Amino acid sequence: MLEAIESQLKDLLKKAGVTGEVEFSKPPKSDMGDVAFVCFGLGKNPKEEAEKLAKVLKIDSLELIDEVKAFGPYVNFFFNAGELACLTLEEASKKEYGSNNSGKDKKVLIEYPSQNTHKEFHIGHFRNVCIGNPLVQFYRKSGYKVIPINYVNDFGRHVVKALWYIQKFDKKPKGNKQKWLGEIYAEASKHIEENKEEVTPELDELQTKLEAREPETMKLFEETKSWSVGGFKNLMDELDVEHDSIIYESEVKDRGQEIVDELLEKNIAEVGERGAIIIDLEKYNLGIAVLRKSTGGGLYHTSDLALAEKKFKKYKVEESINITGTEQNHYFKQLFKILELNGFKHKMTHIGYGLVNLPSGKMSSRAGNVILYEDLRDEVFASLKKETAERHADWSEEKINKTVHTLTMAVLKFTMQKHESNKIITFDMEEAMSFDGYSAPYILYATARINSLLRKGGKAKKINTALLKEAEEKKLLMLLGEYGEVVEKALENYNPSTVARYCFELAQAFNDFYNKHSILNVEDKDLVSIRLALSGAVGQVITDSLGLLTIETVEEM
RNA sequence: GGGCCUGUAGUUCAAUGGAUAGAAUAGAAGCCUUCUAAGCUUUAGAUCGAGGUUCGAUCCCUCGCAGGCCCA
Repeated sequence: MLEAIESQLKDLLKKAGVTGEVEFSKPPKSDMGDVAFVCFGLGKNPKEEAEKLAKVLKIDSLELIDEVKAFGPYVNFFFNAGELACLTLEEASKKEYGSNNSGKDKKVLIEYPSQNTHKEFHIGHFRNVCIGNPLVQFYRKSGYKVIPINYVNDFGRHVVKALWYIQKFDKKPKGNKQKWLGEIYAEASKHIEENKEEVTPELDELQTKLEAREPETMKLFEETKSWSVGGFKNLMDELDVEHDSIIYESEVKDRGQEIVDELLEKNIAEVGERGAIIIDLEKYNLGIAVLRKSTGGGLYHTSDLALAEKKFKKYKVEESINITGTEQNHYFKQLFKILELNGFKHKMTHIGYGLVNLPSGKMSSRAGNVILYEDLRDEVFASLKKETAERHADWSEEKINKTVHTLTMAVLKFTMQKHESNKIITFDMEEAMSFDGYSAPYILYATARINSLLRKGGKAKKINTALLKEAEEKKLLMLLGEYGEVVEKALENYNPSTVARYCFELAQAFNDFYNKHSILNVEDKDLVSIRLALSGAVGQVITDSLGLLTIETVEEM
């Protein structure tokens, strides 16, 4: 609800003697009113209180409220559509509509998707980006300065596996080298898993060479790493991720080892049974964290300790957020506890999102059923292109490709964003390819219709909001008024699906309006104007909210 | 064994203690000489189980059951 409206209602209630916290809700059906005041806090019998209150409220002086009615323990307000439009439309047409200032002068860092070099970029990584992108936008919309960074692990066992396999079987890259390398990694994993005993010594040997920075190994390492890095750069551009910088694991590893030494000196860490450096976190119900292998080698924690330090030193942010799969929830609880024990005072937040499973089960390189982002993209593109070409025989190849590209990105992102982020999703190719219902094309179709109307109807001239009277128009106005709260809620819960749902609801309400009432073909030209203005505002808010999901709209489809 | 997450129409998901539990999809029946039918209307269909707290529980607590993830 818009602030201007809320303050009017609060004022009204205050004059009627309602004190304390005021709670509003949305009536279940629009014929029951537009906003409900909840009377449970008022007295012993909320039903009676509601009836009493409904009689006492002085609405005559208020343009906004046509009627007040008690429904059980609620007092419901019926708004005047014209006045509602007057308050809403101008506001909603502003560019900064929906934004707030809660993050003024604050700076946060968001780390995602933090993939590994030498590995594939599959639809799980893609989900990470689809959650990280909106988060960056939510913070910005709330006035924060945001620094997106990427932390890339370029120096672990996974690298050894890929390099060993390339050397052993003399593999040569073809096509997209980043993608090829990922596929090679998957093959290598599978092969190594199946021949574990024979190949482990060879892998260990190569790891030693790599860690000792033996020239020939380093040459292959650098070359292959550059393929990943280059490919990832292109992917991040394609997905609208604007990393301020990339930190590589190899850059922070040594400092991590120093921190482990400090922890030992301070007696926070100890030497475990088999010579590894550990921290016993049983007291905090977090088990035991291993900071260094008995061989002296580092582990994830080793580097992450240094990464945390670097983030705050280098970027001077108030909070650091990182996004990974929920399977790492425990790991990050441990990490944050260790940092706390070491006197680290900065705010760290970990956001876990659920796995992307397939109808056949978990994705696994070993089982060879991983869906790569690029493959999915190409498949969706082809399917949408066929559909679009059939609908628009008169379009040029260029126009088709441009439109289909936007549609493809919208479909892919929305598929990942429509569900709550901490839930495991089952990715169903058929469902992703069906462009009906709760999907990006549904929403983009509504905006394409609006664009078409605006093209034909031209700019609205005379605005007479009093002409808006229909229930469908009111519904749209009410929804437009919710945008700011939707943005706040989405940020509060780190949940892009809140915004995704809102876009859909708005599109749904517009389609309903569009089907029941004519916008351009009515006698009264002033009514045409005001309906165009309403449509324009809806289009603008849908476009802006989709923008938060880094989804673009199309002019026509 | 311990910790965390999840359980809602046939299916995929909403609903942060409040009204008659909402959508989408699949099913059934309709709507294009009218602003884009990737659309709209109608219809049928659900809270894992047992207790507890509360005026009121899908939501909070306890104990089960089922699935997932993580840690020894």
